[in-house]
Amino acid sequence: MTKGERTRKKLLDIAYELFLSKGYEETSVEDILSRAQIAKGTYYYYFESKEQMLEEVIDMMIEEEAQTAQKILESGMPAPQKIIGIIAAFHPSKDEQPIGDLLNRPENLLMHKKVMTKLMNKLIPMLGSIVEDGVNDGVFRCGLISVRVKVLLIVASALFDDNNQTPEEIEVFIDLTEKILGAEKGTMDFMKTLIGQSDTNKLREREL
Amino acid sequence: MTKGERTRKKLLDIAYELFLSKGYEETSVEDILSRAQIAKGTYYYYFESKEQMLEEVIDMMIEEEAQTAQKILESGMPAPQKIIGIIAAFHPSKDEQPIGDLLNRPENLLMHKKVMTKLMNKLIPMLGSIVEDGVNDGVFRCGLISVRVKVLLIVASALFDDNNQTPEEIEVFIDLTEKILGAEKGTMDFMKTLIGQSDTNKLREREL
DNA sequence: AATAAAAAACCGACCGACGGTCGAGAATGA
DNA sequence: TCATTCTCGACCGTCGGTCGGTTTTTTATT
Repeated sequence: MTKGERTRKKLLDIAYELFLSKGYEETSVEDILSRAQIAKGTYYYYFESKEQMLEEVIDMMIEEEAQTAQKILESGMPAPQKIIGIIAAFHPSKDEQPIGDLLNRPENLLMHKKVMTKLMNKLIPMLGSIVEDGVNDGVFRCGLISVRVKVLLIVASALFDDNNQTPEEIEVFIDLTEKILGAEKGTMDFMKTLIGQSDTNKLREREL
Repeated sequence: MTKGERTRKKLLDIAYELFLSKGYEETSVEDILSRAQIAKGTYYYYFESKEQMLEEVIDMMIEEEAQTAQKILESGMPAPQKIIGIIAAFHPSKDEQPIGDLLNRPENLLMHKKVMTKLMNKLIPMLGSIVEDGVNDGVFRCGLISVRVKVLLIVASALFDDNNQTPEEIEVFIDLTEKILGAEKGTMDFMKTLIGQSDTNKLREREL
């Protein structure tokens, strides 16, 4: 690892932490510089712009969720459980402090959107293959899978990423999931006991 | 109308036009000032901040859509047609130049979100009462109406507000709408012929 | 190993744009 | 006349980004 690579990494790590704790807009380039004890020119030697740096930081953020999803994908769970597991992973959380709150603060719109878009692009194919398996197994019955999966993720993110789900929302989401995938009524009922808990990590541990 | 009220209105009108044509972030306060031939101090005499002004401009933007929706609400159409009509109104368009494109430009995230939130808050109760009527008429069969309506709008906005719907997306949306509202299969098929046309105004005219 | 040249890494003063402030003056109406 | 309403524009702090130049490291050459 060359000197430059180390410096670059250091800047990314600092930005990662600051973006998570203060948000993207509220973190100035100066903030990053002063923590890194580095001059502005150096920063712009490594990054085109603050926004380009954000892209890289988001890739770091998403990696964790993508790995969780990948493990679920490779696990031996039934398709419905896999789907819910991945949807739970769709809400990025950092340690015990969920970044969901941060992401939903109005000043973090850009970051929020970029995270969601990138995460969706990673998760859609995974969910797609799970649903395909489910169709082959007879658990689901539907076509146009990628669109359906996209709809599921859209609704999940809109309903759940404020961490403030009402029981009604959960019930409708269960109903929606079953119907849009063509599953038997009740197939997804187990979701009730899993969603809406304060610590999503508990969910993951239990399922993996 | 006092002098002050006129000045204020003038500023709002100019901002309205600029926000629509250039977007919110790309419109500087200076831009508004120079068009209005007014000094900065005057601007801030009438508005707390640029963002507060945006709120008022968005209210102006939404009024048109809300009126369209209101007319649909009061029309004698069957519930399914009303619903689709309102969902079409959910995508704000200005004359022939749809602002959907503008709203979706990444730099207009804030404006986009504010428009969507405000519009949803107006449309959800309207759609809710329509669905209620539909339930009473036996066209729909479902509970938890407000959540379901919210889900519909979320999906509609995510799928359609880029004005780039694929036939697959439309088909899934129809399926979703029927199922989430508990309608007979085929109830919403007429949507196919209506959505995805370049000019949404045509749709409105035909339906009203 | 010594040296020269080239490449990589680093520096910080400076820039322009932006949203917003403020004290003072002009217009208006009682 | 006095007070309220309205208008003005110079000024401010912050921010992302630039640029010319210096230091450090690597590479090539003798």
